[in-house]
Amino acid sequence: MRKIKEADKCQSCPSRGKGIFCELENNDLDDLSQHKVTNTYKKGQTLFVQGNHPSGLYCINSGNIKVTKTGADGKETIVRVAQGGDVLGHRSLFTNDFYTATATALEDTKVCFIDKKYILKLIEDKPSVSLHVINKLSRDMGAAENKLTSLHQKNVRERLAELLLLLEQTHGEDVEEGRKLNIKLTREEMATMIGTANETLIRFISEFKDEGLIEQKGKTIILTNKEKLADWANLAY
Amino acid sequence: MRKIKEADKCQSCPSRGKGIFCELENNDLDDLSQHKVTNTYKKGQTLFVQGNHPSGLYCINSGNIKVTKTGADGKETIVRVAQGGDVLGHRSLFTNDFYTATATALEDTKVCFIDKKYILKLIEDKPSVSLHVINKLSRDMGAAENKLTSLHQKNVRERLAELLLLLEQTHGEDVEEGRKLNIKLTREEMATMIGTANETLIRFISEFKDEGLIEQKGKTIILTNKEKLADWANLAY
DNA sequence: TCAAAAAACTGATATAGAACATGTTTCTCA
DNA sequence: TGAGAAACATGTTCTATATCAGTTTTTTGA
Repeated sequence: MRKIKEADKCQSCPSRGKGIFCELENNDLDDLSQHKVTNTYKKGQTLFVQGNHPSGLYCINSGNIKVTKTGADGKETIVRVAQGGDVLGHRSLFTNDFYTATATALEDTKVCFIDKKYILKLIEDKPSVSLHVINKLSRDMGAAENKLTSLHQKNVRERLAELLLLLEQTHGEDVEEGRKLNIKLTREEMATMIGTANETLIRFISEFKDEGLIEQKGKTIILTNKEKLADWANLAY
Repeated sequence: MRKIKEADKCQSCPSRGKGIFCELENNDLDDLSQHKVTNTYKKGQTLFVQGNHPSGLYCINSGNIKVTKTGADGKETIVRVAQGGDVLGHRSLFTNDFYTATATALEDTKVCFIDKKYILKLIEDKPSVSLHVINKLSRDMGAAENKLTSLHQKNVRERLAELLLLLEQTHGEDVEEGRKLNIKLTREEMATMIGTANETLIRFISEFKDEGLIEQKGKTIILTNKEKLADWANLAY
């Protein structure tokens, strides 16, 4: 039996409660710990690249990771941002396709890699795991369809307001002035999340700033008026 | 034991091999047949509406169904088209949310409705079913992310070429002139599938017609030059 | 710690495609 | 089967936003 560092055991994972393995018992987690390797990625490093062949599942311990798709002309689109507790590479695993996207660390990140065979067996044996995978996929699918609809029906200003509110939900943090977005994204990256040019995005960020809806501390954004922002986002429900 | 018409039994379903229940044994299918009701929907009728509370799973026997999302301003977007063998309403079932989209029959359709409790039990008990659900969700998710990327990175002409090729894959049929798209969609509906105005869509359809890439027989479209269309679609891989 | 590179920002210009208007063809059902 | 309604088609105008070009600020690593 392989010796695992205490800190690398699933039981010690800071994101344990949020992940797809949250309902597993201690001995199952011990077994899982035996079948994974823990890696750290520095900001900018890629976990996997579009077109590669998948060989297992990535489970994020801590840190944010962007998932991007590159088009024929080399243009990048961020399709989602994964955080602690999220899994990556599951889709290609189950469809047996090559990776359809690239995963890149937005900051220093700790990620566990679980062998393909083992994870497939786990899903067959543990209904709780497969239900959590289904749940996770369902939510991601919902988010993707929402983005699709936004991209089609809303203008850039509305989409930016929506993005800020979404980031607040997943990465928001209370500070004096309001809610701080605790995620490191360049303006360029934010632009590719809502399908616009970075110059356009910057212009609307300035507008929101002028109108007192947000504040900037360096590059990080603080939402100072969520209600008004929600108005502008023109949310359906 | 309820008496089920032979034609309504799962074993007689024309889409049986394609669905998530394809690996179930005969006695399991008999049991499943007991827990479902078969309905027919006329063109234009809705199976469920955005905002409603889900109570079970829809499994399409035959016919095409559009899944639309309506924005705050009432604008419609078709997020996907489901056909025989596909399931609908699964997402909201597993996330316990209200329906986030509306399902409307594009033509006369036969659909089975399976009770929520029963389907959840089935997924826990039969790994093959849950694996197929995961697989289905993974594919849908991939398709959604592709659409997202297209909408961001491609112009209308490219997106239209891509749409025609996608419809050919799912609804194509050999005819003398080439590949006929065997699905009834108005130009308006096609436009909302690629996020454009119907006037714009019609213009590019005319262009493709003038350039000899497609032909029209009434409203149905026939692809006469798939290769050139694929060139124009500017596909990544 | 400072020079080079990257990112952020601002302004000017160009354009894809939305929106509007209007005519024509094709359904549909009374 | 024929009148009204949808859907289709095309020409014209207008605008949101991409693109280009340049300046300032921040970050990085030698």
